[in-house]
Amino acid sequence: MKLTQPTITCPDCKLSELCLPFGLQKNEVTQLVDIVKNKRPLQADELLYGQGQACESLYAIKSGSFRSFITTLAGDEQTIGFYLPGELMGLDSLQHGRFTCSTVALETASVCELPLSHFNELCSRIPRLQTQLMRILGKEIASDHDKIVLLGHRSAKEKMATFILMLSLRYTALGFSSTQFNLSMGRQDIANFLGLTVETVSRQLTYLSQQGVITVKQRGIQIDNLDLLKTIVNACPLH
Amino acid sequence: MKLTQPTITCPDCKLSELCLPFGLQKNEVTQLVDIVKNKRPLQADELLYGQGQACESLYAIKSGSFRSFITTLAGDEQTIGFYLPGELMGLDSLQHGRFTCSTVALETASVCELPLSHFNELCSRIPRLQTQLMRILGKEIASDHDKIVLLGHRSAKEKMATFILMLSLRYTALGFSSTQFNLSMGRQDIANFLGLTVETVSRQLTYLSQQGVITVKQRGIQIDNLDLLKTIVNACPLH
DNA sequence: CGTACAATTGAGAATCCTCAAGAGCAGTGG
DNA sequence: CCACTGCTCTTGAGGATTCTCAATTGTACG
Repeated sequence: MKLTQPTITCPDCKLSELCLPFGLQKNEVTQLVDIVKNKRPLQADELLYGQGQACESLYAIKSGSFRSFITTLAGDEQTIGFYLPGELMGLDSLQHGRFTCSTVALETASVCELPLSHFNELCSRIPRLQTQLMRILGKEIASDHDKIVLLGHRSAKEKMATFILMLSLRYTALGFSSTQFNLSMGRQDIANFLGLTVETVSRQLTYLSQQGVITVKQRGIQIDNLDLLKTIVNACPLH
Repeated sequence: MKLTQPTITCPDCKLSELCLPFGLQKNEVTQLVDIVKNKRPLQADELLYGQGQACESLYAIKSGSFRSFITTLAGDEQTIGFYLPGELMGLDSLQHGRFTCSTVALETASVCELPLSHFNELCSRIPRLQTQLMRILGKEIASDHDKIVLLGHRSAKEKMATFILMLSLRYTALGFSSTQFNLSMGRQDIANFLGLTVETVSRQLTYLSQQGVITVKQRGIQIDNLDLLKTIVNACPLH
């Protein structure tokens, strides 16, 4: 059953403090709202945009979550990252105007579409928006660096613990519980992202459960001993 | 012996097509030159900026090369990447105004310093400069994604081959030979970057030599069979 | 020429992967 | 209501790659 809900725009959106409108004045937000196109919601596994496509718009997440990945010449996929509400997707295309990765919805999700033609024009007219975009770009780069640290020379145990801790921190920033959340991605996606196999991910989750660090029920994760989790991570930068 | 050389500025710089001045008009380049501070050259192992420092400036490389790395809580380093002439360093600081990584010179090097206060002001006055900065930011993000692909679930052989191929492509873009170049970083730096140990890096180089793919003489690399190298890589996106 | 450091090479050990089978859960249809 | 199918996730055993430890060679620099 699907209800037709009133469309939420930036001034009413709880995510606006984490998203593009942050730091803007009221009339500036209004101008931003004017260029936002509201796409129909996406279903699980639905493609938002594909690697190689010309980029017409950037996308901000209103609800749900996404996975972005690169398909290599050999045909296999490498997951680049997961996106949560309030985050901006498509920034990798700013170089050449083409998406360098594909992005799919992990669950039912909705996004705000920002047509680049209008958005660029607006940025040049509103310095505060330009500044905020810069901050977001800097965050994207810093976050990619964290991923490089995560993937470089860490044990499966460290990777798994870091993955859970990072998600916990991101959910906390969104106002959700920091100790209990549901994974929107499957084990295979986690494994691919961390450069491991599904079996190893599963074993590490079991291991963390046995240590009393977390409780795992399918995709539900509960953190029982945050200090111990942080001790296992330890080697992570997490700015 | 050190000669005092005339300072090269953007209009005379061979790198300008790869750097910030790309796409700017003559008078705009002049304005950019006006805000560039020429730092004294750095020596090998000299720190350009440190993780956590407040970012006052961005830096473009005139000559030489750099290594940037993150120091984790546990105290160990993870190399994030290597920078070559024409590239812009410090972009990760745009989020909070603090560098999230440290950057050191790998050899004698010189940089153009761009004080952020002046640079931001100039960007808002010159739309073409703003656009070019965006392109560079997009490139940085896309390149970080390539690094994530490189580190995720690839064999030591693939990592090593990809590393050499990527460097070759970057040197080619700079106008240098694509088949013969000198590594400015040591084996330890390569190993740390690729998430391997020095021994494994050494063994993979030996292996690639035995296959007739490359010739290694200390830090000198010569590519003897580019097709075979690409076959070994294969799984790399390399946009 | 000798010292210090970087790089290579070898042997054994540990982690993670591969292959294989089984368990848990959701959806379908009789 | 329950078996049946398909999927994801878990668990086990053996094997391969990479790491660790150790020794040797090679190169740069005083």
